[in-house]
Amino acid sequence: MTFIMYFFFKFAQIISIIMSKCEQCIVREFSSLKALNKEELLKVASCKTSFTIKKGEAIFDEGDSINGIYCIKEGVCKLSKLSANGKDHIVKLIKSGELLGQRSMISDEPANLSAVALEDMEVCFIPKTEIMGFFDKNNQFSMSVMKSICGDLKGSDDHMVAMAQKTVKERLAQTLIYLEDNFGKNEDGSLHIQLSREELAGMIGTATESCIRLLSDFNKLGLIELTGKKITLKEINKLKKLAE
Amino acid sequence: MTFIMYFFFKFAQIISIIMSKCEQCIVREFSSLKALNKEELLKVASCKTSFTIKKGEAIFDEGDSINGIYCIKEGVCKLSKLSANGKDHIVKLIKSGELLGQRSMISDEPANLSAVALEDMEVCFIPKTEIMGFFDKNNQFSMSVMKSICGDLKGSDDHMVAMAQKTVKERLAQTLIYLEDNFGKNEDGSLHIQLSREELAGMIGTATESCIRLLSDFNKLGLIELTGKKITLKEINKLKKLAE
DNA sequence: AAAAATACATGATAAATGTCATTTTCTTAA
DNA sequence: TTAAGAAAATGACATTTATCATGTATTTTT
Repeated sequence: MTFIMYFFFKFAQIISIIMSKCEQCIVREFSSLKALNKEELLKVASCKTSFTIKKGEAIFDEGDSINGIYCIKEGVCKLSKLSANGKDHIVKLIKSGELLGQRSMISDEPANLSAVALEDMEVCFIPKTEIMGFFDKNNQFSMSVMKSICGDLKGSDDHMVAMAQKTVKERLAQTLIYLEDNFGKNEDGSLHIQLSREELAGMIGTATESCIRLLSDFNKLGLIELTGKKITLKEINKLKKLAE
Repeated sequence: MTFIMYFFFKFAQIISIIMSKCEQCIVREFSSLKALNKEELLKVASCKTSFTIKKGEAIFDEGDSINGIYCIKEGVCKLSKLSANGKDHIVKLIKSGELLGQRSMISDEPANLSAVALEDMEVCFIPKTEIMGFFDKNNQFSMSVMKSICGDLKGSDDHMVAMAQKTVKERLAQTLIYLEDNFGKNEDGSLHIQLSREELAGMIGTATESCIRLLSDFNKLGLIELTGKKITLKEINKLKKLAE
């Protein structure tokens, strides 16, 4: 009996995701999709596919051909690239409201980065043909996408300079602040985003052990507090100074 | 008398640059401007301004407001960003045929990077209003600009991972190969682009002394040859292996 | 051409970071 | 619930890289 109930519930859930209307999706307001009019949104709703991604699963991998863009409805994922030395470097984190895959779609190239869920996610996929149509007809949309990519480019250039010129300690401090600013904290004050030490190391571009050691130093200095996997920023101003 | 001749010559030169027609400019074929039709090119020609930049001079500085895009007709410049520690990090080199300032113009933000000539240059400036008009009417042009920025973004992400994950030695080897591949060599086989050791260090993100030391090592290993300021790559395959 | 300034080079040393080994703690699956 | 596995933490040490000092070569200015 509970078995049947379970399937009924699951089925209803899936249907509700598939049927969800883009015009009513709050998340749309946060991306270039806000430039689409009602009619266009109806078109999107009718051709999009929606799905859930579990923590740890990939939305796409480096090298995959992506024939459209993903709109993140819920959850956070990492965009990473495997480097020659076998380490996974996290280039960026993406949260709900943001789009994924524009670069690859526009360049008509395989994905340059992998996208892997850091939490359970809800994601919609909009096929390329649809988007290309909007590029043709809706100039505001094109401009918005362009601006968003330009923002990514600026972010990437800045990030690159930070990687090249800052010490590991500075980068760690900077990253911790970035995580709190952009992904918030839990009720207990700890960072909402849960990254493993290895992932955090992959974000600041250092060895896992170095990352752990520095976290430990920050902890001893009272800048942060470590409780199991959880990290709580205690002295934000001092961290900011450390990050320069 | 030679005085008068000089001014006459200089004047003729300036006029020739100002009057030059974009439709006949070979360089246009290498950028998004190739997507413009004859009529549009005539419009560009009539509103553009042309000028020369001497080696070491800036086209624009980090923080400047740029109200248009620059088309590089001749010469190479560096795009760099001042980091917190006071070092100038070279993000990218730009050569003739490429455009400059799109990011800033599209985002409607001050320049994120400084552009400084590495050689004497000839540059044309096309005002924003004109470009925005093309965005509205010529979809191929918009797409081309978008693709070019997407290419920059990919390059920047890749560069960032290299900065974060590779050693200084690997980065130096990689950069030397990049310089030869993209900017060619002189008749004597030495790299055409002349960077000071400080600039090269700023490109790979290291201290000038470290850069000099590694060049010296490469020299002793026979991978390169140093003749005064000139650098000649001798063992490209070994360098490629070093770069991983 | 000489003097001054700048760029290049190198040694000595310190500091930062990576690697390997080991222990401890936490998580997961049987 | 326990055993096995994974993640985190720490120590010892090697390697890389930065910094400071100083000398040499090269360019620029006078």
